[in-house]
Formats: sequence, C-alpha cells, structure tokens
Amino acid sequence: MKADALRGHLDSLILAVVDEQPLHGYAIIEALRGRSGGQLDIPTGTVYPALRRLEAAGYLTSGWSTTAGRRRRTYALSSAGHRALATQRQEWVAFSKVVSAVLSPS
Amino acid sequence: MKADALRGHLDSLILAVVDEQPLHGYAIIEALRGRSGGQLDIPTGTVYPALRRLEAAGYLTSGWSTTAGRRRRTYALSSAGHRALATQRQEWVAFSKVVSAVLSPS
DNA sequence: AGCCTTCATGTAGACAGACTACAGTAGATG
DNA sequence: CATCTACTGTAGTCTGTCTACATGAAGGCT
Repeated sequence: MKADALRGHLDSLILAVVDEQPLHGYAIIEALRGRSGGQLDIPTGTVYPALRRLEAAGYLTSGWSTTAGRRRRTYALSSAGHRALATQRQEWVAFSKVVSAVLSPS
Repeated sequence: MKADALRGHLDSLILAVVDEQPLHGYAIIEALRGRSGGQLDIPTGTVYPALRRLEAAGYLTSGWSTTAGRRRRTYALSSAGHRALATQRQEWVAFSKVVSAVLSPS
C-alpha cells in the first residue's frame, strides 16, 4: 500500500473509526490496522499530526485521561465532524466510481 | 473532486487511457474528462509533468507528429507500462476495498 | 539491577505529486 | 483584428505523508 495512494483519504478513515467510539491516537492506529486486515499500518508521525489538523479544523475534540499510568488524549467527533464524514463518504463513493470507470478496460 | 484524492492514482489513470490507444497530452485530458463524465478535469500543469515522469520511468514512449500545423507529442505504453498498469489495477482494487471497508458503517 | 518490549505522545525535516500562474505557437472563427 | 480553441511546456508553491528522532512509564525477563 503506497503512501501517496492514501493522500487525501486518511482524514476520512480517521473520522470513520472515531465515529464508532472515541479513541486515542494509538488506538486509532490499531483500529485502522484491524479494520483493514492488517493492510493499513499508519505510522505515528502521520497520525498525530493528522489528529491535530482535524481538531484545528473543528472536526474532532480531544481530552486527556490517564489509565494505568498512561497518558491518553482521546478524540471524539464534533457535529461538524459528523457532517464532514458524511460528505467525505459520498465523495469517496463518487471518486472510487470514477477511478474504477477509467481503470476498467472497456 | 479534491486534488489530494487523486494523488498516487493519476499515473494509473493516464496509463489506462493510453493503453487503449496512443494519445497526446491534450487528448489524454479530454479522454479522462470524457471517461469520468466530466468529473475529472486535470490541468495541463499536472498532466504534462506526469507524462514526462512516466516516460522517464520507462512506462511510456513518445514521438512527435504534426497534424494541421499542430505539434503533437504522442505517448504509447511500453511493455513495462503494461506490466505497471496491470499491477496498479490490482493495487487499486485492494486499496478501494480497504477504504470502503473502513469507511462503511459496521 | 539492568534491559527489552509494549503502550503512548509528539516534533523536525525531507520528499514528492498536484496545483496555480505564466508563457508561447498556430489555426479557425466572428 | 481580436478572440477562441488546440497544443505543449516551465516555475514555483503548497501540503500531506513519510522517516527518524525524542520522551517516558509499566511490566516482564534474566
């Protein structure tokens, strides 16, 4: 799975997993790995900046907690995040249809 | 259609349209627009560098011709380009399955 | 005690692909 | 004669993902 392919889609993926339940960064990486059958293994240096970007955009809200001596910053979807996710799901469907149409031999 | 979404997929799209018949840059843009129902409108400043990149990578070969006073550089798929396209089609299927799986509500 | 692994967050800097904006030529149309 | 379409191309910017690094605590192993 090449890195460039993900470009522009990672945000949607993150919003989608956080939509099910609030998660902290490390757990988001594991959720993506699990949901993709191990095919998505996003490095921390990609996820943490993405989370800050999404929070700055108003799509996520975050709060600190401590569990067993571990500091966790847990993210949850804002209402704007819900709307963004809905839009991005539609955009993904449209995008994948277009690419599949061009790519499939006629 | 956001620009970043295309990132990493444009090469496959170009190879796919050139696979059907050799085309020059301008015609490639029109082919992509046509095949996508007008949704893909790639600017020349994106396509021409991409074509040079693909030729440098050995996936395309090019030759000049003149039709009605118009200079055209026509690109065709090399054998390496055929192999690359086949691989990239498979990668697209895998990628779109993964994204759809993560994105679809469970 | 010392060491490694896992859990957990984060920053700095490099890289590359798609973008905007510009630049130019030639034929066709009003 | 001006504008549009066809056609190719370059320069520079932008930004998201990457690698590599830095930090620290809990728990297991020897």
